Amino acid sequence: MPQLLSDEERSRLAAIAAIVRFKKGAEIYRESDRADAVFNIISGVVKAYTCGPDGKEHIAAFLFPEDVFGLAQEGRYVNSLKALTTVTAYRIPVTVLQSRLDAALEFHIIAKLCHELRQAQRHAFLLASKRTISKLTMFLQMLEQLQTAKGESTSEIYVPMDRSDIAEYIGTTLAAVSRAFRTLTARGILQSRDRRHVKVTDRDAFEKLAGRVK
Amino acid sequence: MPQLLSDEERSRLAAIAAIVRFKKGAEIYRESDRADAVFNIISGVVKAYTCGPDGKEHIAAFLFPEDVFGLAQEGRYVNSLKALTTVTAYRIPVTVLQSRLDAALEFHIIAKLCHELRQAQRHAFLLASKRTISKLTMFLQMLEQLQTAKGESTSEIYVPMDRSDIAEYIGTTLAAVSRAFRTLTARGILQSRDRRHVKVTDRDAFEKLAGRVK
DNA sequence: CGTGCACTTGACAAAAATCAAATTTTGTGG
DNA sequence: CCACAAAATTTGATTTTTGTCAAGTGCACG
Repeated sequence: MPQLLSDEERSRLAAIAAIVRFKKGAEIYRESDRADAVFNIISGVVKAYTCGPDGKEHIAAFLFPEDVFGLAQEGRYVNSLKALTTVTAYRIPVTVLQSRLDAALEFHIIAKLCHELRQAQRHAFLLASKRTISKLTMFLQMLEQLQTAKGESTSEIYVPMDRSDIAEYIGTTLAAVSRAFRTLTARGILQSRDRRHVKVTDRDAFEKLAGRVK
Repeated sequence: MPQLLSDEERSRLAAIAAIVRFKKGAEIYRESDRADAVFNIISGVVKAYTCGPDGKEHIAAFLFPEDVFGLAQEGRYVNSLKALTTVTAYRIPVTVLQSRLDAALEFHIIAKLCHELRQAQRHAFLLASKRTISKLTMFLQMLEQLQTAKGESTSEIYVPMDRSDIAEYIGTTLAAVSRAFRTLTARGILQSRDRRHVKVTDRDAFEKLAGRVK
C-alpha cells in the first residue's frame, strides 16, 4: 500500500495529526471498535487481521511505513490491527478528515484504494496456489518487491514477521511454513542468515516457483 | 460489488453510454488490453480472472447486475473478463468519464472501492480456509447473501457458474468441488434440484461450516 | 544463566491433487 | 424434435501434500 499523501501533504498533515507509538505486540485497535481515526505509519510493521468465529485468525495484510490504515464500515473498523514491531504513526482523527477533504486528497484516496484492491487480489492469487512452497515463494517475492521499491538493499530479503504470522497470511500452518523454508534451503534456492534474513541463491528456480516471469 | 450509481445517475448514464451484449463465453477484454471503457452490468454474470504464467487461471471475482468493472492501471486493464452467461451492459468510454467527474460521483467511486476491497478480503479469507468443504460452504453463503440482498428468493441458491469456475475461485480443483458437493449432500446439509440450484437443508451445520454465526 | 517462546522436526492420519475413465448434460444440425 | 458430438461433471484409484499432535532445540531476554 503506497503513499496516499505527497510529501507536501504529509507535512501539512504533520501539523494537525498526533504522533503515536505502539510497542511491539500492542493492539492498535480491534475489529468493530468505533472508528475515530486513521493512521499513517512512520516506522514499523503492522498486521491487519480478522478472527474467524472459531478463533482462527487470518491476516489480511501487512502494513509498512507510508501505509495508511483505518478502513471502516458504518463507523466501525473492519479488522483488528496489531504492531509487529515498535511502531510510530500519525494518528488523524476522522473529524479532521471530514473538514479537510479537498479534491486532490480525494483523488489520492481513490488511487490508494485501487492499489489496495490490486494488492488484495494478489493476496488472493497467492492463497489460491495449492502448494505451500509456491505460496511461500510468492510471499517472499512480494516482500522483496516492496523492499526494492523503497530502494532498500536487494541482496537480502528482510522478513519482519514471525513464522506463524506468515502461516496466517498464506493460509497454512506454522509447521508447513517451517517445512517449506527447509525445503527451499535444502534445494539451494534460499539461504538464511537468521530467521529474519533470507537470500535468494537460485533466482530461476525462485521465480519459477513464484510463478512469474517478470 | 454493489451499485456505484444511484438510479438517477444510471439514467443519466444511459443517455451517454452504449449498451453492449456479449454472448455466453465471450471475452469482454483481456488483461493488459488498453483500457478505454468501463462497464456496468445490466444483466448476466461475468468473471474477472488472471492467468498465471503457467496457464493456470485464477478467478478474482464474479460480477453480477449493477456491478461495475474496468479497473485499470497505467491505462491497461488489470484482469481479463469473460461473460459466463449472456450479458448486457452499459459501456462507458473513459473519455466520457474524464469530463463528467463530479464530486458526488467521486464519492460513489470511493464507496464502491471500499466495498470491493472488503469483498476481496472476504475472498482471501475464504481462500485461507484449509478444507474444501468449508470453502465451498462459504462460497455458497456468499452467493446466498448476494441474492437475499437483492430481494431474490431465499429458499434456493442459484449458482450461475460451473464447477470449474467455482474451483478456480475457491482455489482448488474441479474434482474436489464435485466431491465437496457430494459430501454436503450426503450429510443432508444441501439438496440440489439441478446443478445450478441448491437448497440448504441443515442451516446449523451449514453456518457452522461457513464459520459465521451471523 | 535459566526460562519461555519461537521454531524445527518427526510420525501419522487425513485431505487433496492427479490421472483417468465413466456418465450426464448441453448444444447443434438435421 | 431427435440423434449425436462436445462439454461438463461425477466417480474411482493412487500418490502427494498437508494438517495435527507432540517432542525436541535454540535463541532471546530478563
